[in-house]
Amino acid sequence: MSLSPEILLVEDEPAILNLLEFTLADKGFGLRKAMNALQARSAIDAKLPDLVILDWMLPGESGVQFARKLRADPRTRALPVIILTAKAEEPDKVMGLESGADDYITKPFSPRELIARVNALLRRRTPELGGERLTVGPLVLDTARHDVRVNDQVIALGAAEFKLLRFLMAHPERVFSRGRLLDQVWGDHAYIEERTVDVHVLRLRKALAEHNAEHLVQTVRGVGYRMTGND
Amino acid sequence: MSLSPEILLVEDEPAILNLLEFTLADKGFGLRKAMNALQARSAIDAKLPDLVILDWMLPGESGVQFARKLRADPRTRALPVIILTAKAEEPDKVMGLESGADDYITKPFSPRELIARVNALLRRRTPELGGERLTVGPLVLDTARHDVRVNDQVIALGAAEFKLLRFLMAHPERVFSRGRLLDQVWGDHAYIEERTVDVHVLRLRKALAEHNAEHLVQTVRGVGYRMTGND
DNA sequence: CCCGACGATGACAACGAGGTAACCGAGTTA
DNA sequence: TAACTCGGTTACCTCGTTGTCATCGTCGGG
Repeated sequence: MSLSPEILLVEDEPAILNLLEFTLADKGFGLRKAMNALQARSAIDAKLPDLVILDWMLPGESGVQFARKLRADPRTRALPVIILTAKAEEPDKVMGLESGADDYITKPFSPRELIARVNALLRRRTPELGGERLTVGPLVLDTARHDVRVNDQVIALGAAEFKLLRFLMAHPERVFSRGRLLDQVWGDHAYIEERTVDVHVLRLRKALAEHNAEHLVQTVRGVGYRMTGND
Repeated sequence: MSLSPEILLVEDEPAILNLLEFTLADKGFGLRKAMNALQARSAIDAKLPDLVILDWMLPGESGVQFARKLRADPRTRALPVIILTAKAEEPDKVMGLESGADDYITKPFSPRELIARVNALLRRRTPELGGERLTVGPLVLDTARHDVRVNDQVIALGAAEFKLLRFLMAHPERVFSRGRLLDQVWGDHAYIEERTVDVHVLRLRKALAEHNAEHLVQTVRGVGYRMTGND
């Protein structure tokens, strides 16, 4: 995938599809197309793309439903999804992680924005998927199984906590501000309060505490949070 | 964003302008205003803002034309631009292809959305916290981890002491007056007593003393303070 | 050796950052 | 449909940090 990542476009309006194609092909991405959820499904079954751009409104099964199904299937769980929403549709619903999407773009969009988000997402994913398995101190996160263990015991985590932990484990020994974490973990389109990060850190710590590993997530007052393997 | 980023608002409708102003000023942003492209141009020529919010429809030169010109000029190429559009205003394609904006907000917009997008854009622009490492004598300051060590032992410091130490370590063997330290460490708009520097030096020394490193911060009577690696 | 200026120090009150619990709304499951 | 889960928001509270001041100590020149 280092050369020409493959993107699956799921879009029923030919005009938009053309615009997407034109913009992305120009940047050297490999493209595949589907006009609805059914076609998309079989395209994915045939071969896993590196990223999916999905229209929110589709004939038949909606984009959101489809995205959720992708999240439910272990094979496609880690597949990055960008959702395309028309107008200012329902920004609230798409926001956060509820829709299962990693990012979204509102139509009308600019080519620059599209490219930027696609690249950001591919970049964001890559280092974390690197070895399929991240280890920090006693923690072992298996991206394939989508679980975290300490002493072979699985730690129960919500999706948000999991993503947060995965990001922190992918960049240990580094401080991240709440804002940076929002960008990297939630995606920079999520209108989320910075204080919400605190709450998720709290929940993450609670979960870790049950396995005496809460000290791995540290607070750096006035700056942000950090994951450490040592001290 | 430690210090009040400056935003240029380009909007001809007073009502919208007021709303923007009210919303952003409340969050502590520095604001400048322009009613049309001409005013905006001279405002930008005078001093580069950190971000521009630009109405799509403007009297005279349109927002998009203006945005394009900003992209063309090397000085303003990297300037983040958010375009304000009324909901059904324009066909997708024109918008997508012609403007070089970084983000869009459709009117009517929520204050939260506005703030979130502005913050996201400003955040994205600031570079990742560098992974540099400063060493002076036995002291090692790691900016990525955001901590200081001597013999691999972490030194507990408040945020102010940390910044002070970082500055001194970045310029070892040099004397700085209290005034200069206030400018460099606290920022030149802080209404802080010069004597306060003494107190922070004291606290810094106390923290260093626990690791027998207090001699690294020296007083130069009548002048200021200095950090040294030798002696 | 003494005095005056400058720096060190300890005390303190105000503030702000972060931890935490409770709440709400949406989605999922039984 | 009701119970439950999960994510995000909010309000409250606590504690550490911070800037200031008054006082004490000390250096250095006359």
